Amino acid sequence: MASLPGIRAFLRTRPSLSGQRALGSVRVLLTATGPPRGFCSDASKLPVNPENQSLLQNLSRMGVDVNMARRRQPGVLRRECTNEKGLSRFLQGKGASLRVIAGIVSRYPRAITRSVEHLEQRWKLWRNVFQTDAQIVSILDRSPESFFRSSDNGNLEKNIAFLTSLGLNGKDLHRMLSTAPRTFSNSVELNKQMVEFLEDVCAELGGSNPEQFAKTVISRNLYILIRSTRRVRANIDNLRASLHLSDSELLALLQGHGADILDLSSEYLKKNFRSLRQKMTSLGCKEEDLKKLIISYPMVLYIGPETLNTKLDCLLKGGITVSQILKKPKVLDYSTQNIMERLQELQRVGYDFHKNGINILDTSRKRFVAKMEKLASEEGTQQL
DNA sequence: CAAACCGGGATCTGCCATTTAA
DNA sequence: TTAAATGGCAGATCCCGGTTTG
Repeated sequence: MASLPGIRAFLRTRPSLSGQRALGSVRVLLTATGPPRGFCSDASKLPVNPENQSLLQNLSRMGVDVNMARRRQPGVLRRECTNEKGLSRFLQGKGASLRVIAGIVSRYPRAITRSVEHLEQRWKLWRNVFQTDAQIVSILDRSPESFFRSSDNGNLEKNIAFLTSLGLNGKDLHRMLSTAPRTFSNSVELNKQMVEFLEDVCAELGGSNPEQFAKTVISRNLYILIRSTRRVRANIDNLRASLHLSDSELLALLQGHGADILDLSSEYLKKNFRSLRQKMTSLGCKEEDLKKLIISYPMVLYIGPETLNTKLDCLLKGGITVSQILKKPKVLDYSTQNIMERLQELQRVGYDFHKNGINILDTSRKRFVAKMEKLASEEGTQQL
């Protein structure tokens, strides 16, 4: 889950020192580490195919960042036969702008090796999940690799069938393909592995319906299928070990909000756990409190150490107690900024957390504002 | 009626390493 | 051997409002 708005695409351009020797780029004789034998015969074979000059020109005319393309998939630029024009026409036909197309090819050059028939077929498959071409275009713009990395349409078809067979509905599929499009270019075997892994976990924990379990976990966390089983397993094992969970506790956790944190990098999860434990201990919490906290609000482990500590300190400084936080950990959902603003406003009107609890911090802005207005007017009438 | 509970929605690529195919 | 295909990884929350409860 979650990541920041991805505007890091077109950055990062490094010179790449291949500026001028485009033509007949012979990169023989690089190694000082003397090749043992076959020096001559190897050297004679080394002149690799040069880059295809007319292709380069086409790409430039399309507005493609050739340097970027070269850096990413150099081999594509050496191909004799490519389909950049067909691709461009095809995507234009789907409503993609020239700018978008250029971006796509710059970031995933191999796109130009797909035939129009192939593209049409693949598009049709994607349209099984999306209602409009525009939606697909926006995803290609975001993540060209997801669409183009695999050339295996049969596999894509099988994936859709497989995911549907899990009981995921159209809405799930739609959300999955738009938020984690890579899932669909995974090999079905890989996806199956993950599903089987989840089923096994369920069975091991004494669950009675492994299929249902896998489906629940996946639809709760659509990123699961683009993670490795190794990572998910590590997270599950860690959770169990560090919280001393029984089988049934763990099973319940995973089927509930625990699923949300399964896709985290396992080192990160561990780090966050350590930091959280340290912080809570320093605040006088017992292991039992920690366990309850995580079980009732697993997303607490999603928050990085710094953010979390700042947030906690902020709440404590605002006159809220640890036990109140433990009872209502959802207040940690909100940004530190937001929490600070609210605490200030509440302080101004002399809001009593001991008397009223801290639920007021866990509401939408709209409701919070309404509440504040009401408090203000009540105060006014009382003073009259 | 307000307060509390609870679930859902946005969002997630771009790179590198390894294996497989030609 | 190169290029294609595929797997894996790091990165690191916040907010809203419908429904139930008291």
